[in-house]
Amino acid sequence: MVTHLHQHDPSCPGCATPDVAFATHDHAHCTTDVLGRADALATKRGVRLTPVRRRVLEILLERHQAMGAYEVLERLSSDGYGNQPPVAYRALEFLVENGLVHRIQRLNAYVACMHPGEAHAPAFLICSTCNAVAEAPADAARKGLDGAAKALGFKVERVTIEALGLCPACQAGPAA
Amino acid sequence: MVTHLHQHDPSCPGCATPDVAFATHDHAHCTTDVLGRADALATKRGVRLTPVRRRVLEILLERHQAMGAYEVLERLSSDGYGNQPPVAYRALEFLVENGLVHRIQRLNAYVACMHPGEAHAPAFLICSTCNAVAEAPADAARKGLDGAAKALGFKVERVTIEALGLCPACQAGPAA
DNA sequence: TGTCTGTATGTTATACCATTACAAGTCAAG
DNA sequence: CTTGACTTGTAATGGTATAACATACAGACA
Repeated sequence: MVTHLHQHDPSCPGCATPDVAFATHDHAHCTTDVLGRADALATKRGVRLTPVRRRVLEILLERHQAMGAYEVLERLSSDGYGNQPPVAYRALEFLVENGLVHRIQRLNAYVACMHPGEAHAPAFLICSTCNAVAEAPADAARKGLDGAAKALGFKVERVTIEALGLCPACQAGPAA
Repeated sequence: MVTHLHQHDPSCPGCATPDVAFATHDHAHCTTDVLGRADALATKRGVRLTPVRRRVLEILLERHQAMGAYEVLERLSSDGYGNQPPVAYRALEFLVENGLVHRIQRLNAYVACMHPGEAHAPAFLICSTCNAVAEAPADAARKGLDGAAKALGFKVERVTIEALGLCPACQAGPAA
């Protein structure tokens, strides 16, 4: 069993909790669960999770880290898919639009969403040592921002909240 | 007098208030004030606000909008400075490090800080119509994020909070 | 004053990130 | 079996950022 970083929620030994990335967990379960939910979502919405798209999601699911589009592309082309940037960018765009992947602005990179289907607009916690990315609930932060924006008469449409710092493991002892 | 976007604070007809970008104001005052404070800051810290660096700050101060590095570079080179990317990037890096310029992740672009010297870690409000960028107090939002991060054992070092939306003027009637 | 040293700038080349435009294939509805 | 919408392949290009190295300049100090 591949153990990765995961959390304390007793009901889920693998996934579906806010901080999957930062605690040891059954990563295989984690992956198949998300993939299954992605299939279900696509069917429900009448969009097609085609082989390329599904493969990109799988690739991103291998690690709780953000990957650049070209890194994804390399993997794709070694799997026999096209090797031009649009192949990767189109799949990523589809996945982002459908809430299956998040884009990390700070890194110009992409990470699989751990809670597809659940309406959410998370904040991202990016470990500057091991590069793990976790999703954190951002309701409180958003609320604070909304207040400030309202005071200035600004109408918020989309928000990006990203924190750079150290994950629990790397605080203890920086990863190799 | 160049009037731009500015705000309601009665004590300052030009600058030094959180939402300078979104209200009509005496922009010349705004510029010279920040530039003066930048000089003072550099002296105080023993760093050099050299001609290139100062010029980059001036260029960014011309508008309350984010500018790309290459746009800055063009202006620089037409002023007789070097015309290779590192010239612009180095100056921008210096200004960012010294809190005189902020980088807007979402736009891969840079904007002059309106409150240099004041310790602050603002959120940015980016108008998707007119591209104006305002700094908003982010204390509340940060507090919310800190809570979420703490719950996951994540140690926050730097935070990016950026909102895309509509500034007051563009809500009324989209700019030309 | 002259030399040394650290910092800043100039310049070349290249890496990395992303999109436009168009051609060709796939699939399901009619 | 053809149409039309969508998806993928491919070439070319545009936009953002940095590495590496050479040169110039400013201040410390003999």
